[in-house]
Amino acid sequence: MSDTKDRLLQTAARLFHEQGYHATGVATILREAGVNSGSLYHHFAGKEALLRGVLDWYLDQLRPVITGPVEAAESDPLERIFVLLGNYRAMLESTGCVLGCPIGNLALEVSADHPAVRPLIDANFAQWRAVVASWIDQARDRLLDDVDAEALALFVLTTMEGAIMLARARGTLEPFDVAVANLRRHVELLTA
Amino acid sequence: MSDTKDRLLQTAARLFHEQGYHATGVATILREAGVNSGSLYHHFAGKEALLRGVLDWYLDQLRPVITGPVEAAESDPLERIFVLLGNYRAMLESTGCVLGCPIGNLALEVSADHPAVRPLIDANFAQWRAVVASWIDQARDRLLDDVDAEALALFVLTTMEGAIMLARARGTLEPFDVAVANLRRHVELLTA
Amino acid sequence: MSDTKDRLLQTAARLFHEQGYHATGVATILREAGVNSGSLYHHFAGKEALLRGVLDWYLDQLRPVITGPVEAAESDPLERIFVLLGNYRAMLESTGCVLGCPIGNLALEVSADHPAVRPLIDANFAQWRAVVASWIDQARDRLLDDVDAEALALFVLTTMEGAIMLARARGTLEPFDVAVANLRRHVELLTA
Amino acid sequence: MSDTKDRLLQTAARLFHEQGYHATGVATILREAGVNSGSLYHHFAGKEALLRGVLDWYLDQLRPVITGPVEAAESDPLERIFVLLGNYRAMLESTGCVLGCPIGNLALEVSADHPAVRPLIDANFAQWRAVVASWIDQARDRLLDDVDAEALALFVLTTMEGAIMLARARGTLEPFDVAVANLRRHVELLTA
DNA sequence: CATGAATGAGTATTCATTCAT
DNA sequence: AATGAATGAATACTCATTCAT
Repeated sequence: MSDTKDRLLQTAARLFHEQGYHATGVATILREAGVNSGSLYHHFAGKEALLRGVLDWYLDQLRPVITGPVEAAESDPLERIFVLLGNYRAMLESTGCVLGCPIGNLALEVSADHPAVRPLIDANFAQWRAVVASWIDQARDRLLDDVDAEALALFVLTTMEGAIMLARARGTLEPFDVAVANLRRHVELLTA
Repeated sequence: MSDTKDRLLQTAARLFHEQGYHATGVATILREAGVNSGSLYHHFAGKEALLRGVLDWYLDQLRPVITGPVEAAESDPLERIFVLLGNYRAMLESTGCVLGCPIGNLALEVSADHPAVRPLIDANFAQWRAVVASWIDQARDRLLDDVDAEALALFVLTTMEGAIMLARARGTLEPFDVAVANLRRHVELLTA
Repeated sequence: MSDTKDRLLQTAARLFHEQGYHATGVATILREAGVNSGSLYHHFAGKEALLRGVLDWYLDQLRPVITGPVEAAESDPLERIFVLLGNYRAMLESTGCVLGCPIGNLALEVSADHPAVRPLIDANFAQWRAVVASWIDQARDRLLDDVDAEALALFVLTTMEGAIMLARARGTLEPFDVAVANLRRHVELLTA
Repeated sequence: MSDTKDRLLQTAARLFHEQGYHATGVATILREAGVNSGSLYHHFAGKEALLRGVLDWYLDQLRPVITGPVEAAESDPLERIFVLLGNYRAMLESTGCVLGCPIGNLALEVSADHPAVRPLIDANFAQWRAVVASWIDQARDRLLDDVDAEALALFVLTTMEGAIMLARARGTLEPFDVAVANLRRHVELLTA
C-alpha cells in the first residue's frame, strides 16, 4: 500500500472517530494527511469509499491490535471479556469520555443512508462478536448448559456499545462501570 | 407555543432522527416545515438551539408518550421493561431497522463537539433510567437482596441502545431479539 | 420627541460611529435601544432615514455641544481652533484612536451611494466650517490681509479630518499631533 | 500570479473603492470577476484576506503607478506635490467627485474592526508620505531651516485626504481646490 | 502518481423590511 | 404607538468532486 493511501486511511480513521463522518470534511482530511485532493480521488472513488477503506482497515486490525493482545495478556477466557472492556474503558478515560468505539460511532450515523457501508460495519461487529464467542466457548464447561456462546457474546457487545454511549453522554465513566458491573454479575450467575 | 415553532420542532425532531444532526440541512427542515429561514432564527438562536429544543421536547414527551402508556398497559413492574423494549422493537420493525432511539442516535454524533447539548441528552437518558428504576424498585421483594434498582435500570438502557445499534448495522431484528433475550434471562436469574 | 425615537437616534448614532453604517445591522440598533422592529418603522422610513435623523441631530448638537463650550472656555478666537481640535484629540485618546469624527466616518462610506444623505453630511461640515470661519473673522486684524476666513476654516477642517484618518490608521496620536502642529505653524505664519 | 487571482484582486480593488468594503458583497466581486465562489477561497482565506491582498497590491503599485509618473513629468521637487494632488483632482473630476483615494475610503471603514488590515493601510500611507518627504528633502535649501520634511509630508497627506472627503460630501471640486490653495500658500510661506 | 486550480451547489446565518394584532 | 412573528433575498463561506498539467 502506498504511503499516501496509508496516510489518508489513518487520518480519516482518526477524524471520523473524533468528529463523526458527516462532521469531517474532505478538506480537513487532506490537510491533516498532507495530501492533495487529486491524490485522494486517485486512491478512492470518494469520501464514502474512503470510509469503506477505513472500515476494511479496522477489520484487519481487530485481531492483531484489539483482541490478540487481550489473549496474550489474559489466559482465563471469561476474564478476557473484562480485560477487553477495560481497554475500551482506558480509551474513554484517557480522552475525557470523548472517544469510544469507532465502529459504534459510525454505525448510528451512517447505517441509514449509506447502504454500501452498512455491511462493513456489521462485519466488524460480527468478527468482534465471534472472537468473544470463541472465548465463551472455551469456558463452556464452567457455564450453565443452556448458555449460547454467540448470544452471550452479542450481549457483551451490546453492553459495551450502550455503556460507551452513556459514558459519552454523561461525560463520566460511571455509566460504563455500572454497566460492566451488571455484566460481570450476569456472567457470575451463569457460572453458578 | 406558536404554530411555527411547533412545526419546526416536530420537523427537526423527525429529520434528526431519520438522518442525524449533521446530515440534516437547515434548508431541508425549513422546506419540510413550510417555514421561512428568517423565522427559524426568530424562534431559535441557530441549528444547535433547535436541537436543544428538540431534546427538551423529547424530555417532556418521555413520560406521557413513552413510559406512561406502558404503565397503563402492563401492571407487572418487571414485565413493563419488556413491554417498553417491545415498543422500540416495533419502531425498528416498522421502519426496516432504520429508526431506533432518537436520543441514542444523537448521543454519539453530538456529544463530543456540542457541549451545550450533552446535558440534555444525559437528562433524557437519566429520566428514562429513573422510570425503569422505579419499576424495578416496585418489584424489589421479588429480586435478590443485593439488586440495585438504579444500576439494573442502567443495564436495561445500555442493552436497549446497544441492541438498536446492532440491529441497525445488521439490518435485521435478530441482534435486538438476542440482546433482549439475554436481558430477560438476567432478570430471571435475579428473581430466582 | 418620543422617548423611543430618541433612544433609536442615540443608539444608532453611537453604533454608526463605532462600526460604520453598513457594518451596523438594524437588529443591533433595535436590541441595544430596547425597541421593537415595528417601532423603528413607525418613526423612520427605514435604515437610511434613521441615518438622516442622526445627521439632523448632529447638526442640532453642533453649536450647543461641540463649538459652544469651546467659545465659553476660550476667548482668543484663533486659540479656539486649537481647543476644538484638542477636544477631538481627547476623543481619539480616550478610545484608543478608534473614534474620531462621526461625520467624517460617514462621509466616505455613504456619500457615493446614498444621494439623499450627502446633503446632510455636507450641511454638518458647512456649519462646522462656518463657526470656525466666524472665529477667524474675529481675528482678521491679526491676520495677513489676503487671508480668506472661509477658505482657512475649510483648511482647518480638512486638516482635522485627515489627521483623524491617519491617527486611526496608525493607531497612535502622532499623526494627529503632527498635523495640528503644521496647522499651528501655518496660522503663525499668517499672523506674522 | 494566476489569472484568476489577479482578476479577483483587480475587481475587488475597484469595487471596494467604488462602494466600500462592507457594501461590496463577495457575490458581486465573483460575478464581475467571472470567478466561482470556490476559487476565491482557494486563493484567499476570505473576504478580509482579499482586502489585504488589495492593499498589498496598492503598496506595490504606489511608486510605479502613482508617484513615479509624477517624478518623470515634473522635475521641481516642490511642484511635484501639486502635480500629485492634481492627479487625485483629475480622478475626482472624471468620476463626479465619487472616487477619491482608495486607501482613505478604507481607512475609516475598516481600521476599527479589522485589526489585521490596519497595518497595511498604515503602510500605504507611510510609503506615500515617505515619497513626498523625499521630494521635500530635495528642496530643503529653499525651505526655512526648521521645516521637517516628514512632518510636512504628513501635512500634505492629511490635506489631501481631508480635501477628498469634503469634495465627496459636497459633490463638487471646490473644497478640494480651496484646501490645495491653502496648502500652496503654506508652502510658499515656508519658502519665503 | 502528484499537483493544485477550478467547479458550482450547498452550508448556516443575517439582512432590512412588512404586517397583523 | 407598540408588539413580535413573518418574509425571503442576501450574506460569507464550505462542500465533495473534477480535471488539465
